[in-house]
Amino acid sequence: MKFSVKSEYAVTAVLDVAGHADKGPVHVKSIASRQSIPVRFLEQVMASLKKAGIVDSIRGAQGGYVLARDPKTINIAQIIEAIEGPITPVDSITDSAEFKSSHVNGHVVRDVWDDVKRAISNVLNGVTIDDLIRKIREKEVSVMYHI
Amino acid sequence: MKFSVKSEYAVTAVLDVAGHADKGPVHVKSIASRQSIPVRFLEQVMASLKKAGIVDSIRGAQGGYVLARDPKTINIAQIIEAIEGPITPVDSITDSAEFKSSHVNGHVVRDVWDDVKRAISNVLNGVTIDDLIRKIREKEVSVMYHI
DNA sequence: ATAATTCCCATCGGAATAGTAGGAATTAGG
DNA sequence: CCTAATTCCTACTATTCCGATGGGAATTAT
Repeated sequence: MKFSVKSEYAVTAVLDVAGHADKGPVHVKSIASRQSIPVRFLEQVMASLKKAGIVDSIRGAQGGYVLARDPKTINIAQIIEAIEGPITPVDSITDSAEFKSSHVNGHVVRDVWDDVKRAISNVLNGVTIDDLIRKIREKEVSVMYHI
Repeated sequence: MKFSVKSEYAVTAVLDVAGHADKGPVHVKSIASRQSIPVRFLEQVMASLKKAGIVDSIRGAQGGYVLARDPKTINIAQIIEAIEGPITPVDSITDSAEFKSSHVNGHVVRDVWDDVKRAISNVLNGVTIDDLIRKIREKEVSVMYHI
């Protein structure tokens, strides 16, 4: 029951891009070094994010990545689904046709998975990139005062 | 983001054992055939369930498995954790010590995973084997009327 | 003794994960 | 127009996990 690290990289990367939006397109290399992610691997992550319409790319020298949309409209569920595909708690054996029709208890089990799925989706859909950026800024400020 | 089918087998098996509690110990073979689970594979599942104290085994001829506790005290979270270990949405890179201390945004990301974990746990802890058995009985009755 | 069962350990093929690699395409800046 | 910086595309690889199978030992009712 895990998301892959790719998902974590993806969220982190989007956050990084969002956090540096002012200074023009952000290149993979700088994201990678700031967030300690293997460059070539991050490239692939960014490609997925682009395909999903979460970031836009600018090619060539001085190119890089930019958020494709308002951070308020990008939530974590979208990012994770861009990387891992649809969120389904199990590849249920109970999805097979015969099974569905016959086994009563297969059905109640699947209902549980559905509840889990809904719970996860609720959390992930409820958190936007904008939310996280704000939280980060708050923390940064409190760290500054701390120093 | 998936539970393994092993988890599904496990829940189904426990349900099966619970549903046949009256007729003495239930053997793996009969669970397997009723629920269409590979016998040898189910053996392993049952072993994990036993180790977790969810079922008890009776060895030898006419042996089999029995619930170790009241179905009201067995919830789905326990079963899944018996099979997959603790529920953690990601093996977070942000768990490494240096990362924790430095990266502010690693922290907010981990907070999201924590929320997800809590949401999943809430659902899974809230459903007992007894709950599911009742639901199954209800459905069976309504099916009977239907015929 | 025998047959039925759980138990233990090893193995296996295939898929997914995490990452590496090479080089083509694009573009800003000189 | 050349060059350096960048994304893009495609393939490869090593390791781990998943679902499953197999052999045979230990236990026990009959």
